[in-house]
Amino acid sequence: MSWASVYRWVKRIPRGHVVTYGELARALRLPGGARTAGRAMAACPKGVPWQRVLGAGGRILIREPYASYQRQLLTREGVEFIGHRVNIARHGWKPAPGSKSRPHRRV
DNA sequence: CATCTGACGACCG
DNA sequence: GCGGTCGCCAGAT
Repeated sequence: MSWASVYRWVKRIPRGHVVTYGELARALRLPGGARTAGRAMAACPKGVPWQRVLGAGGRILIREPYASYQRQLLTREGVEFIGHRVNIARHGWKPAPGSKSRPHRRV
């Protein structure tokens, strides 16, 4: 599995918006689901807005001290935190229709 | 080659 | 809200 497509996808996330590992995995149909997305992000190269990828429910999953850093980055981008979570309803991003992600065939 | 270990998430008590 | 289980898969030891 090449993570290149994952990073390209993450790069499309606009400033001030976020997505979850689960959504990322579903959007790209990653085998293994969200965990695979997590592994991809763990090897995230520079230039990828990794901070915009959060755990389900808008939770930050990585540990301190990175968690604080991620939160700071997001806050500076204008992402609103409510307690330890991001308001997904408000900042959640859905990939623009008509982009690279090919719709899989009907059932 | 056998095991352990995660930047996961849904579910349950 | 918190902690445990399970499915899942690639790397590291």
